[in-house]
Amino acid sequence: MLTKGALRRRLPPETLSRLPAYRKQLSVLAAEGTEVVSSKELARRLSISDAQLRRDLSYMALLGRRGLGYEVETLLEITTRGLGLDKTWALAVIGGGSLGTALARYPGFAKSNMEVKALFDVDPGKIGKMIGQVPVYDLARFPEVASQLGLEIAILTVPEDQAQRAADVATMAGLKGLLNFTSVFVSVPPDVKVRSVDITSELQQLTHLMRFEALPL
Amino acid sequence: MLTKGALRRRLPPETLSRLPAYRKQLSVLAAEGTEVVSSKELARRLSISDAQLRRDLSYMALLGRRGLGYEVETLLEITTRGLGLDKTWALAVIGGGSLGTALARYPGFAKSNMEVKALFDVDPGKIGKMIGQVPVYDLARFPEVASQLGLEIAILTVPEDQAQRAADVATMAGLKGLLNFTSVFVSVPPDVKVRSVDITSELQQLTHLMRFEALPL
DNA sequence: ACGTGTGAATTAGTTCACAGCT
DNA sequence: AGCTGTGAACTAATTCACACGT
Repeated sequence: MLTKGALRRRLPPETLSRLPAYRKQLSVLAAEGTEVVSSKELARRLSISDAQLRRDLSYMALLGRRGLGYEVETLLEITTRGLGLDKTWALAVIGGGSLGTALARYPGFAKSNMEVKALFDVDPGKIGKMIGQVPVYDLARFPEVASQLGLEIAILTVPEDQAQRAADVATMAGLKGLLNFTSVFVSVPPDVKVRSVDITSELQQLTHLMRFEALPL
Repeated sequence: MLTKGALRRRLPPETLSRLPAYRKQLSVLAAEGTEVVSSKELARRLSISDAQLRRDLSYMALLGRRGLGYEVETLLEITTRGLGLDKTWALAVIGGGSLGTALARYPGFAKSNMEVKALFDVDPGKIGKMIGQVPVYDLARFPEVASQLGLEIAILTVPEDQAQRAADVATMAGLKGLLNFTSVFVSVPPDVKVRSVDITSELQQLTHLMRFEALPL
């Protein structure tokens, strides 16, 4: 029985993609005052199978008690640590268009222990202003500001033809994580992790499903 | 040899998730004036293997010519139709917060043959105004406006506790597709398709990778 | 009896490697 | 020779089903 140790292996990608939902549901259970939950009940709330949930949890450690279930508090801690959320992460938004502005104001980051500390743009009309609580800096000052504020993750919301340049600026300044909202592929050194959110791609997949989901197989 | 027929089967989900990138790269090739491309060259530009690309394309039809390659124009047509983009889709944004506002102004939709026709909110201070080219309506008028404007897809950018209600309003009005930007699971009738974009979840997966990617396996 | 943790079986996705067409 | 399309092999993910601890 391992319990509560740090992760010893990385999680399979499909498991990782479900982990944020697990953590979220566990917060709900904790807020409701539930102390113990079975894989069956938690899986029901997540609309997945109990077997899948147990398999996913087993990648992290031996966490439950046979015959009883899982302790909500323990599971919440483990998933929080598994997602790296046991510290606050300092975010930068690069690109002060409407999407970048919206993200600078986005209230959802707090729950994930994330904080937007700075926004960068090249437009002199924006530099020096505040967007909500977030100061806007000249992109040319990225390296300096990044080290001052301890920036760790950059969110890219620049026009497509600026995406690679913005990624380069961020990685050159030592940031190791990018969340890319542009629909271009950015290349980065191997120790830098990128995840992409491509709104257009999601909508195109949706229109495929709307038109063809009735087909066989 | 089938060529150019409509899709006869739905695409495997993993293949579908890559299709928007294929189409995008094909547009680039077409714009460059390239008439024929090999799986090897197209795969290189997409950073995937040529075997995977050929396998994916084979789900759509027999599209290439042995010894030569694929005709760019044909492939572009097939992927466009495969994604359902051979018509313009009418979008509604529900929720006039900063994210909804940003999406109403988002210029990227045009390339995908999508157009935001209306934004809905419950705030009387916003109703009746314009956001860019997009008129803001009272959410109570959704059914009426939806049939007037022929709305087909709703983008949900409401607060979490309003997400299910917004989804209900959209599906009751006959819309068959939802793009959910909230981090709550919305349930819909089986003929309605939902895709979710969960910014928080993506960031959490990123922080996991940043912290644990160095581990074994 | 309850419910986890996990081998075994199954299903899905990817890569290999080559027959066959140009 | 060049390159597609696809069986066969392989790898990953999911589900089944049950031994075992509480």
